[in-house]
Amino acid sequence: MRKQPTQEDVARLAGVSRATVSYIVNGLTDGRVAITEETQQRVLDAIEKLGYEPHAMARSLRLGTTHTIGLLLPDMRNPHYWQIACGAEQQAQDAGYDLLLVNTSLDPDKEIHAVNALSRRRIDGLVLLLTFPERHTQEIERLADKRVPVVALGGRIPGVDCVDNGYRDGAVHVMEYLIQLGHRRIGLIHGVASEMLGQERRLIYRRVVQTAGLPVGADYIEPCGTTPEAGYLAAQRLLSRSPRPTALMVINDLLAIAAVRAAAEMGLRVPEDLSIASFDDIELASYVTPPLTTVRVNAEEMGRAAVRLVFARLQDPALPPQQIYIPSELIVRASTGPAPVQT
Amino acid sequence: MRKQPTQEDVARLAGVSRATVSYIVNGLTDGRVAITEETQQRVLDAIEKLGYEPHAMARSLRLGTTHTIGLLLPDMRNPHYWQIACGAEQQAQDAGYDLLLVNTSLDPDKEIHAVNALSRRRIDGLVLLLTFPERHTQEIERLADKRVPVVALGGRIPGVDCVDNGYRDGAVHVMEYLIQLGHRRIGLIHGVASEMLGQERRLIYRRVVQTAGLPVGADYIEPCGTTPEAGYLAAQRLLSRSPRPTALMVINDLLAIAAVRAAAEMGLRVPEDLSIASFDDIELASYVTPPLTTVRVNAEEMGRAAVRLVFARLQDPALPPQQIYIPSELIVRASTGPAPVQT
DNA sequence: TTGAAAGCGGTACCAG
DNA sequence: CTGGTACCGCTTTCAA
Repeated sequence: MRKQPTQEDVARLAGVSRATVSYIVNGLTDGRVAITEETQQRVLDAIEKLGYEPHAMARSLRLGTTHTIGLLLPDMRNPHYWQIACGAEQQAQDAGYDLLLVNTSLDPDKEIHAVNALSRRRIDGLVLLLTFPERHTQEIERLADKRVPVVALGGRIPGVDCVDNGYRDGAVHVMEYLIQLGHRRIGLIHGVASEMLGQERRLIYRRVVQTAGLPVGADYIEPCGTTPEAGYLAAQRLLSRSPRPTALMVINDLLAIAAVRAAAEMGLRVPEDLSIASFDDIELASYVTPPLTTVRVNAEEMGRAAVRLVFARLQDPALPPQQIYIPSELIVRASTGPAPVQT
Repeated sequence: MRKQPTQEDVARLAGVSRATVSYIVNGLTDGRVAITEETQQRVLDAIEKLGYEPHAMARSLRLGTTHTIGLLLPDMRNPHYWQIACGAEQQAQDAGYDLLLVNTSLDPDKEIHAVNALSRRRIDGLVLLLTFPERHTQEIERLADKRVPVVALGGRIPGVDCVDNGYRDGAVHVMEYLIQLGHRRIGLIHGVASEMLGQERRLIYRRVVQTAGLPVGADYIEPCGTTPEAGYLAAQRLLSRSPRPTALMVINDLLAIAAVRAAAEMGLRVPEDLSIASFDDIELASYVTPPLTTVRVNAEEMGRAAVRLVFARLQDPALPPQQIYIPSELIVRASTGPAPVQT
């Protein structure tokens, strides 16, 4: 890579000092420093001619700020996370910040590696959607100790700024809705990378099942991985139970789509024979067949809110721990219906 | 943000010089420089105690290399691009490089902004999946001029390293396959951000239609945006034509899923009344109802190949322009079938 | 109105 | 074996 032109080169070509170039590049010509119109033009020409571009790292080193915030996502294969990323990026861009996106692929080692890499880069703030929060309290404390604003997404870590969502309420609504439709045997497909993630939905599932006096037992809970493939297999297992569940609550739309397929291949019609409800309301949820009943949360807003929290803390590090709540909403579509008449 | 500990702090605490700390941190203790086991331990302890982390930017500034390569993606809402990103990230990680992901949201201004931002960061290499190549020859030339390895994904820019895919062949296969099934009126849903993108598929569509003597006319070509919503509406328009097409080639799976929905809502069964074939083979393609007939290309491999090209050029800038071809494969599933008997 | 110079945090050469 | 020190490119006082 050929050496890029530096401020020095520009200064020499324009016949001025480096300081002058810096002033002009940073637009200080109006405010503090006054520079001849003519000098300014000469410098601008030189910049143009050389194709000079300021060296962001050198600048950061001097200024002590990178204008970058990091976003740690657990799984790029789930559209739900992209929506979060989109929102975060948008909010960051609006403030002139860059977003450094890191995908940890649900791998705890990569997660640690990523947090360290980001820390070494001295990013100005960090938004975390951790897969294995329990393994990372150390990291987080170290970051917090360095006064790097950290925001946790979709989870609650004590003493840390959080963006929480209404999936707990959503789970309650789903369950109540299914019960109201007459379903008694409701299964849960719990496809997550770590027991912690999405556990609130499992807990609520359990509680509602007990409260309503439905058939209990881990029998109707099917843990699995995070891919459609895993969801497909889990649905197969769950639907082979006897008596078979008449409704399924699935941890997210991605797996729900796979569950629909599993049902179809077993000769079950959705929603006539089997109701399926899930979470996220990804863009495709309303376009697949049948359109999914799902719990929507404004994922982009989650991303935006997280970044806003980072900025807020950047501005006032002494702020008490903030908490933003993004409510959820049950969207009823065609994948759910009345429980089939008992055979 | 409290000042982080520096090399200097470590050196002071360990009672050694900064140079020594640097040696140890960089693991030069075995090779060039020799350092007492004891000194080493003292320094390591100091590092631990202070929570010292090397300042990546300062390091980059000195070394002139960032160990980062940039990846410019046009649209994070299309799973296809995520697969590419996953592959690229994996390959980069394996080589100890970080991937700086930038999403341009199909917006040409953002694209320019992003290329500049990356350039200012002095990233070591760049993988571009440009939406508006025609508007960026300048940028690319500027980058190339700076000897920053640039790899173009899914397009051919003369004199630049490229990773091309088999979507041209794939389009031919799709068309031949549909014709062989007896389809004569084949529509095209061409949902792209720029006329340039995916144009190879449109051209081939035209050519095959003419060669086979099928009903011609732009009537069966429906350009639209990149969202499922846009694909849905385009399908509605296309299926309202009279005579109605009996088969649809859709630019990607995301829109194909929406097209299936549009058909369903018009009372058309897929594949009995309407065949639909598309491109990408995203993960969900085999799980939606009906499973999609689609042209698969190994997207992760595209990402990996692109990053490999960057490394190759980093190693030998004088290399002649490289070209990697990722072949495609027609995956026949249930969304296509024999043409319906004419009414 | 412009320029000289002191760092920001590391690295690596050269001397001891 | 270890330390002193000259940069990397840029910002920003302070003087001229």
